[in-house]
Amino acid sequence: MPELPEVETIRRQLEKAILNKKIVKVKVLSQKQFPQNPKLVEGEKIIGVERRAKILIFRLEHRKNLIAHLKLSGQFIWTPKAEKKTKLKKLIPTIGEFLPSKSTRVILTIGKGKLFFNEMRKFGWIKLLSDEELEKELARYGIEPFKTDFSLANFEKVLQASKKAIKQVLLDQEKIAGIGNIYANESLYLSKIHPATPSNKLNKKQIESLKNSLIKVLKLGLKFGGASDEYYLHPDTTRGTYQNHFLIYGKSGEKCKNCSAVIKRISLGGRGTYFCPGCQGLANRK
DNA sequence: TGATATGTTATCTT
DNA sequence: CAAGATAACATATC
Repeated sequence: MPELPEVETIRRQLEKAILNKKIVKVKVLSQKQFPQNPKLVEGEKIIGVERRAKILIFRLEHRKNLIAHLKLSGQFIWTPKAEKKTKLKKLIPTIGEFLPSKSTRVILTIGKGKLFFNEMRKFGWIKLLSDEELEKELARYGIEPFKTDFSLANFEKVLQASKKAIKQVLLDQEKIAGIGNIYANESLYLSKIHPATPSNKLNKKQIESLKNSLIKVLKLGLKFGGASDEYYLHPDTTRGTYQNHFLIYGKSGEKCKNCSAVIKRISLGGRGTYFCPGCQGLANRK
């Protein structure tokens, strides 16, 4: 699932590909994924490629912005040439051999190339917002992990304000932005905190440790170009490799590398949650 | 085939 | 009322 490191990896690659180029044409194949009139962005130059939380922001001229959420299975694939039907160099799992594929929802012709927005499950979207609307939209999101507002004091304040399970708080985008299931599970494991621990019951030491673990796993995710566990791909169709370095996510039934206990899977807030009963056991709950 | 998984949001419940 | 719990969304996989 595209979380902060995955979206940031896409952002970095797309910036190289499309910055300062003009959107020539927009073809909408599924209106749910692009509800507005595509003509409104044709002819606009892309003057910035940014990210906030798990959202990609394409800044356009004339105070307009395209923003995109990849949700569960979104992909942005860039092909430098704008052909009617692009044959890929090799068969790519989740796409096939050609673009557009059956999950392509929007095609943006940008400069001489094409940007394909694929989203198998049709949850993701691209929408056009004015600068004012964008500002309002982004204000809903919580602390950005790599920005200065992710201080120990701010993090502590957020965690102490909720009785919910710490893992659910980490996933709450209005509290902390960009954390998804993978990075929530991995960071709690590193800090030896049980995912069901009430957020406001964490002590100062645990909060500090969790903050450091979050930064650590997000950086690790970035280093490996994100986790291509399922649908996530880079714009050039290569895969991220962070999934090969998971310590806890998806490892139920396997032995913990630290204490050899068997890793368990539970459901928290309807989300798959993995933890080590040894390292993150109830004995560690304060 | 029907249960399950997934991130977010809308809606229901306490 | 607000916080928390749950259903809904679309689709593929098992």
